[in-house]
Amino acid sequence: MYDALLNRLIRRLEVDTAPLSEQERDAIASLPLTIRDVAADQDIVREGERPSQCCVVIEGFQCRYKMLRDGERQIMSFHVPGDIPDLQSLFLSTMDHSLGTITPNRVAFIAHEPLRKLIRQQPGIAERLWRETLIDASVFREWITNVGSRDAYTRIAHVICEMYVRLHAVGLTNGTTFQFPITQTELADATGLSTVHVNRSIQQIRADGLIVWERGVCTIPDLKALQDAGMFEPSYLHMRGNVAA
Amino acid sequence: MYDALLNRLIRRLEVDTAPLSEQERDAIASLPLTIRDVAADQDIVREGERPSQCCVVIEGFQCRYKMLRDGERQIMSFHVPGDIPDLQSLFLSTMDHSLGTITPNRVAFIAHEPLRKLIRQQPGIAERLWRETLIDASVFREWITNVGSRDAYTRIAHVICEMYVRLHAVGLTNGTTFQFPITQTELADATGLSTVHVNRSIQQIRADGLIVWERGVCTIPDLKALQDAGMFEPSYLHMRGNVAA
DNA sequence: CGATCCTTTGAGCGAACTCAACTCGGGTGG
DNA sequence: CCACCCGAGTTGAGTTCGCTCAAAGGATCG
Repeated sequence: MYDALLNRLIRRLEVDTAPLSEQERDAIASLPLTIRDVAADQDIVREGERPSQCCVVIEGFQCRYKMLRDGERQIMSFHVPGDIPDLQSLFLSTMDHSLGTITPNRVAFIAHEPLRKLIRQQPGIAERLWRETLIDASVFREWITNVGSRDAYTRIAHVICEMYVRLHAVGLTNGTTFQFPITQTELADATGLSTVHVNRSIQQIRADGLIVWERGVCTIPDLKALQDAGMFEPSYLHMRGNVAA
Repeated sequence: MYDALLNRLIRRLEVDTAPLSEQERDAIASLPLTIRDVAADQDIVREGERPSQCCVVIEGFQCRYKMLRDGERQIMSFHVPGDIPDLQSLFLSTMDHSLGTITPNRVAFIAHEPLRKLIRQQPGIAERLWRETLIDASVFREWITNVGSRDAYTRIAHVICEMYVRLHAVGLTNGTTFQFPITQTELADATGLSTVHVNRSIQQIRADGLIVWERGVCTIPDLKALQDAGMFEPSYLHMRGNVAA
């Protein structure tokens, strides 16, 4: 199995818990994978489908979303390398939302069959994967709070903080600078705001010196200040010991 | 083990999957339980705590919520009999939110220790419990959509539809009438609206003949109409075959 | 039969929305 | 290689949905 991916997966599954045993690592390493490149703005899996595989992000950004009757799109999460965004399909056979790429992606597919076998044989891995889905759920809860209780400015600052911390955790930051190839329209769909209002709010955040964000690259001059502005507390990410200072 | 509770739990774990084996049922039945009555408006477990047990709702309503710095409360889900609202604490040691009662409750506590042992011995049960937490996550996603993309009227109608369907699934409806002991303030905290606006929206929904809701009892004269008004599609509840018509 | 919580109503205000147009940068095809 | 085109970002102006503040009715419960 693809080495960098394997290491990233193992590192991820060990966050805030005991290290995996040799046997467990081997079991993961021997999972059959299909690596594939996917262009930007493509669906990996769509609402209503019954996928027979899970997807691990190797490179690129993805998002989960639902399309509403009125044509509106609600993005419910962004996904970055190391994430397994449709792990829930292992036990919820029909997708209740879609998963799509934002940028060009490299992804690894793992078929449900061998994965089910793996978790039966290695309950320790099952529990860590379960834990991953529980962290997903925790992030969803935080997003409910975000769209339900915070104003536009705070809401956007919060999402940026989250993305920074998650990217940092997988080594995709350089100081407080990181690739952030999300359009303002996507950010609007994620925060439940109009693009116009997102634009004006971002300008305000920029004017306050909290971010520099141009052409898909974002820098946070003062992380503490941005976290305050976004009412951001990383505990909901359950990355203890692995959170950016 | 408390018979009614046991049957409810078993029925719940069998929704949309194969029946449990005799052995699995016995394993569940032999779990040590502590039954307790809890008054209304009490916390079962608080953000920041590290619980050593899970809670099964036997009677009453609960909600998960977060308190924000500014004193605002965001409710992220309601819970009804049969739910295990803090199951995630089995693998996420620190609570990222609080769980409290809305009405007086009867609850059963199951200590983490025997539960962990059970799921190691009975992977089939582990997977069904995992599935429960995945459905939770699905509901959270729907709530992100609800607060992010729908106007007040639709949002409230949607929550009422969800509660109806979930209560129906556990046999707590009588036709389309059900106990719905949520205050408008709680509904406001759940939908990210002000109580005043919730009140006016409810009056509108009432005036449109979609609900009759007085003194904690709600009737839905025309379920289809309310579902349309709330843009409600029950698929996200993953109750196939068990959904109210 | 108060006390208290919940619901309801009125009035003014403001955050976020819609619609519309303009700019800018990068890609592409003639 | 340049002109065009298209998507993303930006700006302006007017509108609206939902908010705040305040106070008055109901219901429920010691």
